[in-house]
Amino acid sequence: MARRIPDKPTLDGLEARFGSVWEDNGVYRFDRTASRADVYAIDTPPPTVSGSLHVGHVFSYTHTDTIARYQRMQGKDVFYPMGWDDNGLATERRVQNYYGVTCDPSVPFDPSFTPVYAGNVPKDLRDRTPISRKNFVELCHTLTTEDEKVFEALWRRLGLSVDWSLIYTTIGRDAQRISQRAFLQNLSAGVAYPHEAPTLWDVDFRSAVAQAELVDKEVPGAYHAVAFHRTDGQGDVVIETTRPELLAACVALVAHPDDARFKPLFGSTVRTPLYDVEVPLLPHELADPEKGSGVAMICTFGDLTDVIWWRELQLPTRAIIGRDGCILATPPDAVAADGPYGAIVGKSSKQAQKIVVSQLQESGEMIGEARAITHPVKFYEKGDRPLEIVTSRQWFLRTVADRDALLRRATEITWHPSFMKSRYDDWVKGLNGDWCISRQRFFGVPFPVWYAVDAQGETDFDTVLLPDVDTLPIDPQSDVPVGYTEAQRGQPGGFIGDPDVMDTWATSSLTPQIAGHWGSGDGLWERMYPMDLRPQGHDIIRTWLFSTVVRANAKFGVAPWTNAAMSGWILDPDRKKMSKSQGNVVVPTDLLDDHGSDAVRYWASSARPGVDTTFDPGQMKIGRKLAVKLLNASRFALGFSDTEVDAAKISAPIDRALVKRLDTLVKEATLAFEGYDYARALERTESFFWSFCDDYLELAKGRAYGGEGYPTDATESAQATLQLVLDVLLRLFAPFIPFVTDEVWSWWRDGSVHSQAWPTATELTAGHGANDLVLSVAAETLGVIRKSKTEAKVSIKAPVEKVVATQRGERAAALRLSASDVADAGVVSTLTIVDAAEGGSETLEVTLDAATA
RNA sequence: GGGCGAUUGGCUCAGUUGGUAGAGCACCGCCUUCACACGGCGGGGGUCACAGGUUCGAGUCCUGUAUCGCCCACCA
Repeated sequence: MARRIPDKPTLDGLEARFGSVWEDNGVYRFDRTASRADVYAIDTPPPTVSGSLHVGHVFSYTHTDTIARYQRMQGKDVFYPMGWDDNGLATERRVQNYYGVTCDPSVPFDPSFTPVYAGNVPKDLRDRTPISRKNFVELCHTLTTEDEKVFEALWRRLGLSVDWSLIYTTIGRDAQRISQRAFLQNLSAGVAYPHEAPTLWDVDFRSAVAQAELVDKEVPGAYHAVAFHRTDGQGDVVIETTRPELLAACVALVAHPDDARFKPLFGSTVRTPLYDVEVPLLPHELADPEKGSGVAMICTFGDLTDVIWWRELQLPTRAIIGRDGCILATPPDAVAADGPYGAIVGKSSKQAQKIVVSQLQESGEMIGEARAITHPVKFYEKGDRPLEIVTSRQWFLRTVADRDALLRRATEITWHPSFMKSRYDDWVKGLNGDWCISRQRFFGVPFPVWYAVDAQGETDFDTVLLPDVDTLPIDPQSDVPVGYTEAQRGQPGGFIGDPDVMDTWATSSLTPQIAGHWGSGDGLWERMYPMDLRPQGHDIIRTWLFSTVVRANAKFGVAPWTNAAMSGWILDPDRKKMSKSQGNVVVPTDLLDDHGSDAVRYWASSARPGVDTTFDPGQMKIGRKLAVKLLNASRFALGFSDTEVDAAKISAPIDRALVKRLDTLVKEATLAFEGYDYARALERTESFFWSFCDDYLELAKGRAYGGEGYPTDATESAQATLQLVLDVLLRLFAPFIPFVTDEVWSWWRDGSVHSQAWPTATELTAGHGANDLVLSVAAETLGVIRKSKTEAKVSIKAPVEKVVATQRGERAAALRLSASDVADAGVVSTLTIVDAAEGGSETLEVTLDAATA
């Protein structure tokens, strides 16, 4: 094709232009007819649309995109979808704040409801308007749809090579159907089961939470020394507790089996202070003789250790905390309703603690004052108050019993970087309960389950009514089980729907199934599963990665992917993780405005896989510089001839030496990419490119122009080399800086650079057997000449009268092969090359022209 | 308490089987150069956290220590 090389190449407008060119030409379209062997499938992390995209997203998604582009150029049909995680609590909270509403399932649906506010809710608006569940869910859909448009625009601008026709959402019908289908299969396989058990519970959200969602927070507390009375009348046993308000829930005391102080007392009983309930003193290895007084009280339930003790020592249950976090109106059987308990009924834990402490002080059963401490307490990661443990009926997925298989799955995955595997292993080895997947929330995937209601109007949880798979997704709150009518809902002899929704990870753990249309019969699934790559942050190994492996193991008995690549975090210059709460967030669109997409991608691509990286605008400036340099160098390399020059014409020794180096570069970059080390591939390519510009271009310039004294074949050799090298370099750079490379490609080639084949050795045979020294000696010699001029404070173009190069054997020979290029580039009148004596020193004497020196 | 990383010039980082320390930024000097002033050329600057060990030779391998970060456990 005829070349169209701009006089003043520019980066301006490339993002918008190529964004639509790529879309219109379907450059990144997935070919659904490809066989599995030809497919490279990526399990893209669906970003949470209730938040905003930040620099960390730009960073890690760029990493994945470089891999996708490399694989595509290697001839793979790349399955690269995008998903939006719009399911779950995060969205509910955003909707509440954005519209100033709250979901109240008792409010009837209002078909004409329109929200008063939209993102402009007054700060002092305390009372959120209660609306029906259906209205609330509609608002969730409305807002996420808007948010998703913004996200897609940013990704397109960043140049992610995703196939946008493969979009999915985690609240969409497909995701619901697949979540429910997977659940029903897990249920029939015995992997999913309902269980009434002590469960971690957030009292504000009034929902169960999973082990993976826990965070520790340091909070102030206090040790209270409390006296229990021995039933043998031999005095008291003093325990120390941070939660005296749970005294009424006490079911035993416990000490270490080897603790001499308490050994004689094991098996005896004591009476609780205030409530006078008889409880045993028992041995258990988890009790720590060093802690407090060495003896602890077991309550149902103060913490997870209590649950272990309760289970292993087979203790009774005396629950006193309700789902709202307040003390239950009815005390446990052993505790008198009309005693001290009455004073704490309906109080929060905090309020109850104050009351109990003053009661204990009054009764004289508290020893001394409370001793203030700070200690770590478990919170739901999104919660504001400490978790309680309450007994409730929840759905679980089996994990603990599958521990060995889950560990084996991890060995089937190649981890990048490899040490990240130990985080997964540690987590799996430390599992202490099955995965609780039910949540008492609204905007999520409902459990596709109804229960029969017996003749007395009581729910019969043992009679589970399930839908037909073909009818999924269903909502048990509005859909009716087969054989019943809506009128029977909640009626004696009728049915009732399971009120819970699934944990967001119960859906996210199925991203391969959702993206791959599992169970749809459209043939996609068989072409992409198990997938090739899961890219994600290392902070969600215990959640997303783990849960995805659980689902794959349960249903398919395989690892869901062959590779897992962990990206690091972005740190601000003070080495803190960048986050909204730190107030140090940089808005990605500003970044792209300021530096351009290629420059930002360059910064991201420069970071080693899995390494936390400092946010560094300076690195983006370098990326910008690289892109501009590529434009100008390309303009130069393509400017000599309007026609394609045959690579077979590459004959000059220095040209062949350059091609040989390029061959080495291609091998290194390919090897690096095969090991998922995009950063190394970029670094090597970039390093080659700069020396190509600084040395080779200068050396070959005169010859390429076809100046006097150059034979035609020498000039053609230079022109052919420039074109070949540019052709290969554009392809090597394409995964990193897709806009500028495609711009240059469009000047002289048809199609997109992103549809081209990754370079191989077979294109670079001109370099075979070339003498590397020719290029390196020439560059060194030119360097010495330049230095002489710099020291003489003259222009780089100043003429040189003569250069006498005394070099040893091979180097002298190499220099002779590039003498005219060196003389031309250095503006040297006479270049004399002398063979140094055996063992003699090598010198370079530069004599500047008398007129300039 | 257990595990995993990191520690290299002022800053941000490379350094793949052990072979005389590298880049960019910043700094200094020079050059309006016919691809590029969003430029080019050149220069100064590091006892590779510390202490031992293996080796002819260690930034690189081994042991230990310190500091920083992350994950997990503990939570009376």
